Amino acid sequence: MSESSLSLRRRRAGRGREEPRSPQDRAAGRPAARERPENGARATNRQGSDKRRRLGDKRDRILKAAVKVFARNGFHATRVSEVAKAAGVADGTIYLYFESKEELLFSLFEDRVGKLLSFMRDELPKKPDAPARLRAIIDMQLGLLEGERDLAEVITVILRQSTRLMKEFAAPHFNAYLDAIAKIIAEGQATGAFRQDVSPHIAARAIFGALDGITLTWALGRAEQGALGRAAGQLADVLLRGLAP
Amino acid sequence: MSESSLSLRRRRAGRGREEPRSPQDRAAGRPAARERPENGARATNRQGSDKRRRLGDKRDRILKAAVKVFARNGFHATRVSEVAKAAGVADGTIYLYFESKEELLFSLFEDRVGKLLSFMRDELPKKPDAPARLRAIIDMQLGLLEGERDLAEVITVILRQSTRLMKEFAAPHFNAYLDAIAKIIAEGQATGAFRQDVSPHIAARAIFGALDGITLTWALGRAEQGALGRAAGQLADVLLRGLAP
DNA sequence: GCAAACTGAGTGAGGATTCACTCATTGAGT
DNA sequence: ACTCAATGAGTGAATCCTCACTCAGTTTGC
Repeated sequence: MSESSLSLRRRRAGRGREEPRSPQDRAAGRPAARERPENGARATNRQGSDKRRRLGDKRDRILKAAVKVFARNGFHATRVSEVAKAAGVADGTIYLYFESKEELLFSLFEDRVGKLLSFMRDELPKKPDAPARLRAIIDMQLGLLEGERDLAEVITVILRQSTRLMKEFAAPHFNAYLDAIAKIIAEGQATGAFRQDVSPHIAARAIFGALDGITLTWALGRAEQGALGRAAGQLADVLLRGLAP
Repeated sequence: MSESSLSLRRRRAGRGREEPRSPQDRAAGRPAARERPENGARATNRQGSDKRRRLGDKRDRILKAAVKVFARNGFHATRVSEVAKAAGVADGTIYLYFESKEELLFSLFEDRVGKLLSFMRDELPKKPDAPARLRAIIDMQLGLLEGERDLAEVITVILRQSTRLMKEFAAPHFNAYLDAIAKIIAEGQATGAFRQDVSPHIAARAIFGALDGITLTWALGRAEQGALGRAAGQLADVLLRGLAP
């Protein structure tokens, strides 16, 4: 059924639309564009912002939906169409905001983990000494994930499902984080707060791993409220005592 | 070796093919049943056995190749044909020994982790008290992987790439392992060797996570010889001190 | 010469991505 | 104020490519 095959300018012959869709079904079907209560933060913006907001809004909805769906099904088992459905947009819309399914996971990670890291950069310097900082890191990492089970699952499990993401993108952040912890340990050793006979790097990896392991089992398990907070306290107690000179 | 109890028999693995297979089900006739090398009593290795050995050898060659390729590319990015090529066999041959790509990962896991678990079951009871047992677990887990970087990567990273494998198969072993650690902690608390104010479960998760984290960064990083052994000693020192009453 | 083991080109399911098309908005022209 | 062309976000069915898996045929072992 050729239809109007004069439009072969594209690489591939046009998708043949057999029937001229009913002109009306669309309007009724998806008024999606309009709506969204949205934060009143943008109060001062005038009408022009409507479109702008709507636009930014979609991206956010897609990200939120992606966290949920990825957490439930894993990265590979998740169909882009599922994310689209969960976000209330069309499949194609996702590609207006993200290059690919992988880049979606990528953005998710950057978006959320970026927040965690910058928060940490802001808060840590306020702590007086190495032990306090170490405790703060533990509290932060576990505290921020408490109540965000989906996100926790994405970070601990899903992230590792994309080898490329893991190796190309996450590794640097990951190492930066490890280095930050190692630096705290080294600092503590310099001031005599921590024992000298452990490698800061090894300790950092072990601490990170412990946090990750606790988060993982919490996320995969029943994820009781408060459990992470309790765990954080205990872990910090044991570690600080173990690291004491 | 493994294979003894492939409890989770999976039929349709990857691409679901609905087609009503022929009456003669594969399971029965599968030559795969053909035992593995069972090499050991290979004393009288004469010429005739050359082929024979090659034959039994295949399964093992495939497993070894799979560890390597999975570690390099990840589970999903690995093509079955790559594994076949690395093993020096045809694509189809893999299906004589394994039901599906997933079952290949599955077998890999069972094969290797089975060793760790049984070793543990044999060795742990020989240790006198809880602290010694805890140290033994740490030494074992890290010691087993030292020098087996690919395997380490498969266990720590790749395993999590198959959501199903993770949930259906690994979880039980995983929990059994955690419980074993938790039991040691509880034991130590009962005998007064460990402080009372930490939850054995949380401690177990943290310890496992620490081991996992060390292994992970070691595997993804430069994987220096001896590093894991050193790490094991330090981790044990810190933990035992931290857990002391 | 037969069966078991092996091979590898071919099959087809599946799913990410594309792109021709819709239509609410915008704003220029009258 | 009122067309009406232009715009481009949004849509989703169609496309096309990638593999996991199959099986007809070949080789090897006895």
